[in-house]
Amino acid sequence: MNWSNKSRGRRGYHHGNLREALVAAALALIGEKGPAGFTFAEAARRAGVSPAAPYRHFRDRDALMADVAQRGFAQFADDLAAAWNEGAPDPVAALDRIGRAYLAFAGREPAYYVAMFESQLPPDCSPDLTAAADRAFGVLRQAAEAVCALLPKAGRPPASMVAFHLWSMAHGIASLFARGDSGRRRLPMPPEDLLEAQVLIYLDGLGLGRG
Amino acid sequence: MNWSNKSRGRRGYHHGNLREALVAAALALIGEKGPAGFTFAEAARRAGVSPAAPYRHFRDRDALMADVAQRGFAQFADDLAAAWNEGAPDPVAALDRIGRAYLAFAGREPAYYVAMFESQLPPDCSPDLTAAADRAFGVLRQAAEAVCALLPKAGRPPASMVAFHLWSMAHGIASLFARGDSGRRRLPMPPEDLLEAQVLIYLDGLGLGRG
DNA sequence: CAAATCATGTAAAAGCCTTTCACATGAACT
DNA sequence: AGTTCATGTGAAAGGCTTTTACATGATTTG
Repeated sequence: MNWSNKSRGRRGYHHGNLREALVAAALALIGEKGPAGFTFAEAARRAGVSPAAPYRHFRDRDALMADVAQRGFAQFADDLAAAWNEGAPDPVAALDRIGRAYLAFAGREPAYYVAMFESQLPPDCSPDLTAAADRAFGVLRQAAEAVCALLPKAGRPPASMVAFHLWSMAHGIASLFARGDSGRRRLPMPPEDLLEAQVLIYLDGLGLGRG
Repeated sequence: MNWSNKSRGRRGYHHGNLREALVAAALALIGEKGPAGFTFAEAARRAGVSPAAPYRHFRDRDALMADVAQRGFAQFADDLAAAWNEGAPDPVAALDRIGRAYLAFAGREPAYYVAMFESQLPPDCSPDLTAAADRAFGVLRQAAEAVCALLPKAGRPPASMVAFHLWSMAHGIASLFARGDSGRRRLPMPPEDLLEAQVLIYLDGLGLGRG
């Protein structure tokens, strides 16, 4: 194939890369005006095509939103996996990095975060979306397992439960306080510190003494 | 004043109670189709008035949404305060009730919950909304203070931080797992149990032995 | 290379939503 | 009874979504 026309933007009747351009426009619009402020028509306008063109690439507006959410989860999973870094040098330190990466993502990519968690898409919207979300959660689950493995086998809590706890703590803080857009509510401390303290207290409660 | 015409519904040209009818319709629509599925026009239709009528009671669609959110926070605050019940018989038991009340509200009133936390309204949208939200948070803060008071004064964590932690745990689970509408993601246990376990571990970490 | 085919974009149109404006209707007050 | 004010109506402008028939160009094929 000859991609020369695709790499240099529009060359004539055909856009050349409309799908990507629409995703980028959607992301920008969601970031600027929230998920409700994103419209198919304006994404098309920004890409320089007619309002009907997007329908060649996405079934409808929600399908584009789902695609954005899926890409968000994919990048999110990458970020979390990089932060985890195989749990080195130790699971607790790596978990702390995951928490920071979680909030950093929500702060840096509010558009993705909103599309992923607050766009009111049906949870089983597309298999790809589900897979991407599962991969992201898988990192938390992995971290939970490593942390649980530090505990004495007797009375060790189920790793899946710990994973859900970690997820809800991070998501709770991200959703309430750390969304980059407007930041929901004011906090007397950085959200990263709030989450770190919370996780440390929680780990203490699990039986992992501090340090 | 004579309210006979207001108590018995529409009597002619004037609706008699349009404001309340619009709020009720908005709540029903949000519950049925999510916050994006609610339209001013359909709320008017359900109330039996023209599409322009709502503008006599709300500046625009967002103003109605904010009103719904405010009522939601008011009822939410009442629920939480009732669950707290002055911290009787002891703060930990009362805190557990708050957690259940929190999730019960999110499950029972997904429309309110979504309007309150996911409708993308500017946080300082209206002073009444802010006041209602502050009152709800106040209950958590009160509970956090009572719990902290059980700890030895040395090394006692700031009650405000504990309050934020409690809020983020409850909101995280409610947002991810306990929203009545579609329930976001599946969970291998009831969200109430997940939250209770999380809070108990956290309190343990604070230094409050179980029981 | 020329013709057929396929993917991708356009124009136009129907239908719905939001919001505004001038006007109608009734209720409350004087 | 007459005025005034709050509340609802109808119509209209403008935007978004989605569909349909048609246009254009790239790709494939003989």
